[in-house]
Amino acid sequence: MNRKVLNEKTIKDFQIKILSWYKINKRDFPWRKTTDPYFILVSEVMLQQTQAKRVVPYYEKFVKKFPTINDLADAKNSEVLLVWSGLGFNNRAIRLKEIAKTIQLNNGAAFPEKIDELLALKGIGNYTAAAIAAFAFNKKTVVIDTNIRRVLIHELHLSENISQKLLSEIALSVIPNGKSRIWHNALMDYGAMAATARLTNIKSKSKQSTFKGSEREVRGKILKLLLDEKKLTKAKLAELFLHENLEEIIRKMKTDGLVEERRGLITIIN
DNA sequence: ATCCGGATCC
DNA sequence: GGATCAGGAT
Repeated sequence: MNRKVLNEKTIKDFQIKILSWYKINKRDFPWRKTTDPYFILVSEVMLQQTQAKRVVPYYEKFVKKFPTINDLADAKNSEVLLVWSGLGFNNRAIRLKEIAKTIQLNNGAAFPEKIDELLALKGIGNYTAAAIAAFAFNKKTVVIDTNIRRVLIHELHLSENISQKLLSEIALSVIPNGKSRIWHNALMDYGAMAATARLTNIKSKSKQSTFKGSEREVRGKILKLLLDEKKLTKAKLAELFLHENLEEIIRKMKTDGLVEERRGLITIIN
């Protein structure tokens, strides 16, 4: 059933190439100085679709303000959004807080270790669940982000159209025993610094529509304004933003749990 | 298949 | 200016 795709020598050479490169070139990030699953969770959610370098100051502010999962669970949404402000994809912040609340409620703040339990939390998908398993618990799990996918395709000469299933089998077959944590950090650094998207010409899987002039941009501005002003009437927003779809934009922000409306007053949910 | 921020790199 | 960025939910 599972035919072996790579021979032993190919695997060994690949491991040595990546790990020796990493020894010399590795990046130093604050979330690599800990194996506490709560801190790993915070970093991984922040890192979703966001350059690692840019996450660093946000991560440090965040864990200083919310040092434990209970601190985050008990925080107000507006406090969390304020620390998050500028990082983008703001519903990640709300989801992260909800995850903290769920863990606090269900497990008495005992952090779930099984992939299935992690996947059940809204805001944690395949990548983030695997990343927590690898970086917090050093589990031999298939971790594939945009960097690792590109490195595997480039270094092992795979097709860009390779199926998720086959890529996962290959990714699993090359993890050195007992070194899941360091291995996946090494692959990511190699992808981010050596086998970059530009150099390899391998296209990214996730694409985004133009941000400038988008409704997403308006959303961001509205939220930032609310963080300053605390509350605004819908009429005032209409006056400030003059957007034909303002109603729809606000509706989505409500659906995402960012804001609520009472008697024509828009506020951040607390 | 689309939507969700905003900065950073060329 | 455009592509990319440690993705996820619907």
